[in-house]
Amino acid sequence: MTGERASFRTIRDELSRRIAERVWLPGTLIPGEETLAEEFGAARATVNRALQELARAGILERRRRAGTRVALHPVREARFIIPRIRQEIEGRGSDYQYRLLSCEEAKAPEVICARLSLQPGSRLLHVRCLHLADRVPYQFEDRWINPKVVPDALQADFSQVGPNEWLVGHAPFSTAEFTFMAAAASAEEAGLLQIREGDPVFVGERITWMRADPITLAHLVHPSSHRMVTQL
Amino acid sequence: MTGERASFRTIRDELSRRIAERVWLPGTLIPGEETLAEEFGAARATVNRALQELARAGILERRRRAGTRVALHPVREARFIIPRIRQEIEGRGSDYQYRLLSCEEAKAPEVICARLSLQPGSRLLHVRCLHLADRVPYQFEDRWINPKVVPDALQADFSQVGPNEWLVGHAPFSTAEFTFMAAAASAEEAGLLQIREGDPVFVGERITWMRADPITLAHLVHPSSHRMVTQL
DNA sequence: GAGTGGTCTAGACCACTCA
DNA sequence: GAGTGGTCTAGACCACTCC
Repeated sequence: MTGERASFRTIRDELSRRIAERVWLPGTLIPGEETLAEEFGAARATVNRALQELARAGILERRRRAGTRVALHPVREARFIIPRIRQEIEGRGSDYQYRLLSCEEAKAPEVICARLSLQPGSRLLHVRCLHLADRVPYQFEDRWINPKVVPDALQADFSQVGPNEWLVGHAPFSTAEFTFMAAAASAEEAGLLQIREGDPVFVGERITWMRADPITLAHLVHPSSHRMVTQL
Repeated sequence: MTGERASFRTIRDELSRRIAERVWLPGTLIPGEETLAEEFGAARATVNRALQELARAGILERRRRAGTRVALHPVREARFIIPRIRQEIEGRGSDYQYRLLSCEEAKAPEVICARLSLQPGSRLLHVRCLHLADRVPYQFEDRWINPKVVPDALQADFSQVGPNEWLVGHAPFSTAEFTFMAAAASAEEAGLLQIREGDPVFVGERITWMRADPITLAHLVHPSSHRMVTQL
């Protein structure tokens, strides 16, 4: 016999059920931790953990003194795995291939410097490469790396290992920003992804920082067959 | 002076710093909870909470008996807020406008039934509407609602309140799936969003369930100026 | 001031897994 | 069998907020 003891999971799921089945309507003030602890025969800390999880999921709103309410406008959030391209492709049962297109230190365009909050005209490492799944172009990666933060990158050999994989092992990040958008393929992107210029592409942009220092900006372009899926 | 006492935040941030600054390299076995508790002068439960947060963030890997290691391939995940269209638009300081285009019960196309795991030919409520920001088209919403699960929807008046807002208050969901992609605008979408047919659009697709029953499928189309941003 | 949630402690037992 | 993390308890004090 397991799980008959009041655990924070049991409590969380039971409260979640009451909300889902509208026993407690949105806006309702639910009993305090002490009361619930008594009801479930558990310690207050256990009830607290259950309530905190539900609050973080956005279906409860908690305020000191005011108590805990069923969220009126549940701010639900979803998570998505930050994809590591090789795993993503191999995870779908496809073969992963990689092709380095170019790699050179260069003066970064103003747009790039601005996105990274760097002085205009900063010299960055510019890496362009292509990721393929079963020999079909899957993602075109256009990346700028800040050698001030990752000096080793200048000596790194990106001909076999992609910059993403390399960075994972050499430059941890503390903060990241992701942007997703749709765009029209440029002539270059179209050629590399084997689509037509102007065709829709799915673009992911990723900027990472170590503390306040920008590490890298990656511009990741997928053909429009790409799907980004996440569950809640 | 606040926060000098060992709190789970202090501990979490200090451990996070050690990992970020490569004091502990990926793969390293870090000290056990007991040891860390001693080091920080805290209770084991406090250290445990700090470690659990880092493990959930994907930068630590924990196994009973084996101990806690710095993740070799950090499976980092990002969260994004499931946008409520009105808040999204008003949050950017724009005025929100809403226009209902059509609302009728109809036999759903096979693709829709398949996506919802319903019998082909099921009758669903079909709602089409447009969301505008400062009078500029922001999102075209094409939604199918399952009246078997939400019978009230058939009587609902969607001329003032969008189906999303209505559903939030009337049909909680237990599971959701989100898909994001790029596509070319159809003639209808182009007309509504004031772009040209074939222009790239950013599409979000959202399916929600209550337990095993599909509630609704929403197809949300944005012009390519749209950005979906999330931070980590 | 008083009531609620937020957190910490010290101790305990359990579950899992490696040796 | 033994060592590690996972969880629970009972009690305590604190922080915030409403009155």
